[in-house]
Amino acid sequence: MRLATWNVNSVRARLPRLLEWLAETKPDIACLQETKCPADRFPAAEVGELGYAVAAHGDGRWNGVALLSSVGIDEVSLGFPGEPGFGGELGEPSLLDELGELGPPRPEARAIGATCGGVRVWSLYAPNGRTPDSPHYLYKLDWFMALRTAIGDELGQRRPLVACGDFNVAPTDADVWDPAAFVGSTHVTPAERRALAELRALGLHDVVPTPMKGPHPFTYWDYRAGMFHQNKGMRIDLVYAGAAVAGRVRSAYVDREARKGKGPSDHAPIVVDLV
DNA sequence: ATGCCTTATTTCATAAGA
Repeated sequence: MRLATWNVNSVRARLPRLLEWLAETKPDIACLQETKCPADRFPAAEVGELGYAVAAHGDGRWNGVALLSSVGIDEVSLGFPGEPGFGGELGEPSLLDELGELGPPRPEARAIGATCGGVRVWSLYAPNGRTPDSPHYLYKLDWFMALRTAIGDELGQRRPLVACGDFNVAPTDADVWDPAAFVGSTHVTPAERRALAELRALGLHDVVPTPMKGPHPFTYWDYRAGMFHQNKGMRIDLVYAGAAVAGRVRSAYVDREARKGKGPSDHAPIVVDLV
């Protein structure tokens, strides 16, 4: 079984590239992030022609996650139990607060789970955090804490599970092109790395993909200043597999070919082959 | 070579990304 994860940076803008890539790579399950469209605008018919069932979760202009599967897609969860939203007591007043309709902030579309081919699969898009002194950073850490609880509950049910996506954290200094360039930035702080470590402590294994070029399995390169062409990237897209799935991993690679050419996403897909 | 930012939207400007 072939599993993939890809931050597509708008599924509608990326549709030609996505369809081409699906037809060529033929993953059985694909986790997509940053679809940037509501579920009812997801190009389900186009993807469906390639044999995929779709589960999509979107909330408009930003965020958005989806799962494509040719091996079944059941028990779909839009978000996870206890998932926080941005706003309220953690940060700036939410829009609803400004309207005088106080209440807990609504979660953003950052997580979708489903059972596909006997595996509980999550497509995740962690909050960016912006800067370490931003309320968005506290929200990011809070989101990871809630994710740990939700994933822990599912692992406790002894389900084969894999959590894939854009975690917006580089696990180690080797996972950024120049650690000195990230001093004072999000994505590399001890607290963010601790959040990943706490996920791994649940029994999740970091399935590190093979880079197709160079020593680092980067998955993201900024669009600006020729960063991709200088291989100045980051490894922030991750595949965290429970023991049952990790034991089935035959190989994994970063498909940097998908980052080339006309109209690419700024992220490359990770492709994992399971026995 | 792979090529110097891109996306959606309240669009001729802005916010966000990381």
